[in-house]
Amino acid sequence: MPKLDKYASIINRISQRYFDETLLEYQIGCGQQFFLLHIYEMPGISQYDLSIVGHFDKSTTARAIKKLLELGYIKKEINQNDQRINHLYTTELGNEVMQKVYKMLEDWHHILTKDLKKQEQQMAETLMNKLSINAINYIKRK
Amino acid sequence: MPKLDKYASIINRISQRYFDETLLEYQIGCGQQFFLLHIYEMPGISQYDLSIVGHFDKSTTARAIKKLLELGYIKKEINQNDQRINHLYTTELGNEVMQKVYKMLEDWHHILTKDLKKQEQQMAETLMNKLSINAINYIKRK
DNA sequence: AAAAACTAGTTGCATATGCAACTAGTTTTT
DNA sequence: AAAAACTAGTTGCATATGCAACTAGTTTTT
Repeated sequence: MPKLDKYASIINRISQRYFDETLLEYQIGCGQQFFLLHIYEMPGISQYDLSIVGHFDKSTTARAIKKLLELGYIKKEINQNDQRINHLYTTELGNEVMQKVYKMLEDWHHILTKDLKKQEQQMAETLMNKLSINAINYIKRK
Repeated sequence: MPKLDKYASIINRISQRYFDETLLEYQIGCGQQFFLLHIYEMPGISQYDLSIVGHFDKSTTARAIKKLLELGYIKKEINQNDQRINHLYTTELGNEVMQKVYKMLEDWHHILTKDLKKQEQQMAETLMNKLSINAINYIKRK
């Protein structure tokens, strides 16, 4: 019996634990990591677009952003032409934390792909991307 | 940049939503599905062993079992030689629900692997299994 | 045999997450 | 221009999950 979803569950849950543990000293949890990273890489992105990019509910995004703001890792600027939109940017402090986040993601990738050949890693990446897209398309179509 | 954990997160979250939606009429959520399945396939299994098999914290298992008991889908028998252990079994009602669970898992697998060749599905299965094992070994080693 | 160590399960607490309903802007219809 | 529709973000509520501390049995040490 296929167990793709089961594996996704295990990989996801254990990844979250690793992230939580590693980020503990910065007071952020696994839930904020994705958002900080994307704000860093796409300065000025809105909460709405973050939700789209990460396939998160906008309430999930809202709460992660709130926490990152409180910790002073990001700042927001309200769009002057459309006051509904927040543009988000990392602060200096946030940029520093991001370096640790990059290292964490790299380390975790090594742990996860231990004993896999380069080509297998690439294949895992490609296949899991396809599975994600299928899942996303299914949900969207509803 | 590799995104294996990101894909696992997406696949997992969307799978959960699919399971929640499909199982709504049986009043169980995505969190109980795994446990009902394994009790069905391994009659008499204990909560502790379920936790091990699924890599869940035993408190997570405890809560899922509690709900399945309340719904009358499983029953428990205390081990006569060791009163700490619950042996779990599905009820008739639980067996009926399991047929729906099997169908759901099959349907979801088809959705997830849409447009993938048999061989690619097999490869995804193998690679994700390896990633899971690496994650599990890492956590264990601590 | 009593004490110490261990084991299966429970409970309190915290975080991550999604859905539904809502608010305050903005854009499109009429 | 007013009403209707839409959009970005917020909030209340619910579930899934893990950790730490605990309880009640069981096994191992001394």
